[in-house]
Amino acid sequence: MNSAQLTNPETSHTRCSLCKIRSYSFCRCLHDDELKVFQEISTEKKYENNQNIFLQQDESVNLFNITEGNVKIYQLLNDGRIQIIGFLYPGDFFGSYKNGKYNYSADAIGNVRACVFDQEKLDKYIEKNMSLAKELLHLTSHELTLAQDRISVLGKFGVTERLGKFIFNISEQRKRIGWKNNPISLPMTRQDIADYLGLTIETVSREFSKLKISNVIKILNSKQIFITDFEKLASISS
Amino acid sequence: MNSAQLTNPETSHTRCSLCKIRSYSFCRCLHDDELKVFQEISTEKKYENNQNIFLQQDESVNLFNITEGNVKIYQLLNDGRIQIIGFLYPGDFFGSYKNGKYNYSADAIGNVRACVFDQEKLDKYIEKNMSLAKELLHLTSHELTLAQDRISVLGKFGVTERLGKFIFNISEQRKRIGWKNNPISLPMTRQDIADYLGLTIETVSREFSKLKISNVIKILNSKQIFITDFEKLASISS
DNA sequence: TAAATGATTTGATTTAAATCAATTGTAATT
DNA sequence: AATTACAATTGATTTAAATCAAATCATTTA
Repeated sequence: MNSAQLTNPETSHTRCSLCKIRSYSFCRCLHDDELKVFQEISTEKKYENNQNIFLQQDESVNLFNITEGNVKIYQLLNDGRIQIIGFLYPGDFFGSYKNGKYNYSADAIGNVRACVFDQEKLDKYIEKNMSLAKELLHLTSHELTLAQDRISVLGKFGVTERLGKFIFNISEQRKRIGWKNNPISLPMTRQDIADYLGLTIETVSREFSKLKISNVIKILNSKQIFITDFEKLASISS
Repeated sequence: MNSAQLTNPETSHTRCSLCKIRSYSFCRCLHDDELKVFQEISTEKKYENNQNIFLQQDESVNLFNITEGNVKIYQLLNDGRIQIIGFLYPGDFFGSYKNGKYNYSADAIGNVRACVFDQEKLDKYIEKNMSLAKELLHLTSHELTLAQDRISVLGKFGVTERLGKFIFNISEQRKRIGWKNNPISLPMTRQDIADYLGLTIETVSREFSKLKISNVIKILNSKQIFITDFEKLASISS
């Protein structure tokens, strides 16, 4: 379950120019004439459901950009507790931009495709391309604000607010990448949601039921929910 | 309490070259011959205890680098709850590297001096200095890993682990900037510590007492603690 | 020095969420 | 279709931390 496949090299010379999520990715700052050189420094890899992409203790040699599917990044505490740091979607960039180890592990949720960059090669490319360097700075800076917002959620929010904000945020994220934002699919399991929100699976399940009973959402099936009352959802989410 | 004073302009032409914390700051990547131009794009300001530096809802026009003292950055939820995102120390950089609003408010803890940059000017300077751009990218990337670690603390740690790790981290931070790491001063109040760790002041106080009783620390006074057993402290901190 | 104010600690009680336990639902396999 | 395995829900009980309450300690002011 651990060897990723390379996609057909024949098609790869136009990979970047045909890429559907480029306008949501860090590489959107590149001009069309820069793409040919740029796409040489990455290869697209495929991962299947639950396949590990890297472990926290691995040497951080690669950086990734999701072109298809979902990824969870998580930290494993020494006694087996898991904290999911984030769920990542098409257009999201991950890995660590430093030497040494990664700061988290990453697994595919469902089928995933990602552009894989060698850190050193990307670093050399950036050296010659200030707009890409700036784009990465802004991107990382933005991710930092998201992480800081999550600190407030985990430090101060109650369970109802946590799940409310989680659903609300996913809906917003779907809009942002141009997908329909209602109903929304939840590709991750209830356990994943619990490990993301710092809760237990039972508590998450009970909160879903409460949202259903109070007519904020409809649960079409466990991975597909319809938001009936956006306003109420927003107010619940603090 | 809201107007910061400028320091004497006569002395400012050598400010950067005399700066004692430059080797711990993002500006360490600049060569001596670049400093003269660089220091033109910032001014040093002073703040006193509890003085606000900026509010979350302010337009984010400035970026800051602490040269002396401590700063807390925090988010205020609509119902008055506070989450302290971080305590910052000499050499630390803050503000938000984007247009729009800040992502948090910032207050001085005790007397503070900070270099204040205009975002646009700094941005223009970076444009011509790739090493500074890269330094900022690495810095922001590192801050992101710290924020991610804090997500795990707030999502999965119990109270004993939280306070243990807090004390341990401060001790490490003091070593890093070349100060004595034992005993350590805690410039913030118990309430601040509680708001940082996602706990109440009573719980924090009780945990301090427990650490004292189990001979891990000695409380010299409420803001000065001596670590008696580093090994135990490290093991408590997970 | 005494009074007053604010910060911190300690104790008693409550509560939100975890844990323990069982059931129901759903998808895969034979 | 029956069996198995896994995911999700619901209920009963426990518990860790919050809340409520009071006492102690430290610092400033009169």
